[in-house]
Amino acid sequence: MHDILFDFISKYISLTEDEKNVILSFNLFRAVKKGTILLKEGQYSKDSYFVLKGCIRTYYITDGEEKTTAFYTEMEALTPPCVVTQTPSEYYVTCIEDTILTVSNADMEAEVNSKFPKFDTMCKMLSEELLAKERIDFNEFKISSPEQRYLNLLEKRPDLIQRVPQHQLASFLGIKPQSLSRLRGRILEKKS
Amino acid sequence: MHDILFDFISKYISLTEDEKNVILSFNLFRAVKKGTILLKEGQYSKDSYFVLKGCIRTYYITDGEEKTTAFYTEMEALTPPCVVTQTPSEYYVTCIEDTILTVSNADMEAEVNSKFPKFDTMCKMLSEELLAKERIDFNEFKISSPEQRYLNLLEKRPDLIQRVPQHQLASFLGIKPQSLSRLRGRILEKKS
DNA sequence: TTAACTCATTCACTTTAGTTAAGAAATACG
DNA sequence: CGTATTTCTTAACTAAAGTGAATGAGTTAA
Repeated sequence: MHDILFDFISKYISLTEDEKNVILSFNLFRAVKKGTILLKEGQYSKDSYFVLKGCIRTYYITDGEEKTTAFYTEMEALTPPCVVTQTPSEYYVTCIEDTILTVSNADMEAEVNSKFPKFDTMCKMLSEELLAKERIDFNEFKISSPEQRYLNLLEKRPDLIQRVPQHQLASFLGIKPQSLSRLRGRILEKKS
Repeated sequence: MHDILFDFISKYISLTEDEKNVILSFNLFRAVKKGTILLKEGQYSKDSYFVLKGCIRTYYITDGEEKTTAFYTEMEALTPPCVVTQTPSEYYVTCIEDTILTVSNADMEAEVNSKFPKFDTMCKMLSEELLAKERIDFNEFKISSPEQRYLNLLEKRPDLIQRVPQHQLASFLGIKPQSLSRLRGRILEKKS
């Protein structure tokens, strides 16, 4: 399990055995059951997550209705905005599968960085990369119709369509579950 | 003009006069005429932009049609994804007003960082903050209708609605210019 | 095992966005 | 200055998404 984390880190910086041990000393790994809520609306939090196995999901509740906005799966990291802004969270984070993840926080990050400053450099590279990716995803979302978004997802993240319930997928695509059903029917008709 | 940049930087780290001079030695400031294209589709680039005054805009061209996805105004920074991924750019960057900005690149960043490593720390903080902001914006976009998006923009970025042409604003909101016109008419009717 | 829920699909209907076209207003340019 | 071009608005029509309700499948819990 540790290897997955260190393989990931090695994409950015190289670590000595000593440095790896510093990181392991924090006991970051957690096994979390499906359905567990990691963060609730209104809560303050300092925790960042990195998914080793499984899937976590972020959602808002407006007018009593869940609105799913994102999924994070293997090798993906989430630092909820409330951690950065130090304000109460506007959304929920939950596990939609039994999940293994690391939970870290700013204090731990500061301590690691004081021991080997290249850790900050890795964080910089990672968040620049994630920002670029997020902006591309946002742009593609804006310039696409719901149908194009679905087809795009089918191509780029076919796993998500398998492992995620339809109604969560729908709101992730910015539409209602009924519209997703209909849209899929439309696509099937076109093919035939 | 320099003060705007240093005021911005001071939100993250404090700089000595010597350090400021290192940054100034790079001659980063550019005055750019309205309509100038800073980056074209297909180009490789290493340049990041920070807007001191004016407004820059990113857009795709698909089926011969411009699709505007973002605006960056005073005190906002853009590192195009192609800079991070080192691939040809998928979109254009242009100035929609006479604009004053700084143009920096990874080489310059590395040199500054070798002289005072806290520069990396600032970049980390900045991109973490921008990532959190981008994700919130994306989430809000997903859970809102075009009309809600427009009303939201009216509240949060009223300046954009004034300074940006309607047809660019429309695609920024994920709809066609005709739909934006109609939608605005609808809102006016409701008020009366 | 049955009863209660949740989830996905379908349908009819309403609302809104896309499309095409036309004209008015604003802007750019010779 | 007037002409050309671009931009914005309006309108009629089409296509797609939202809404509310019904159904059936699958799951959970008593």
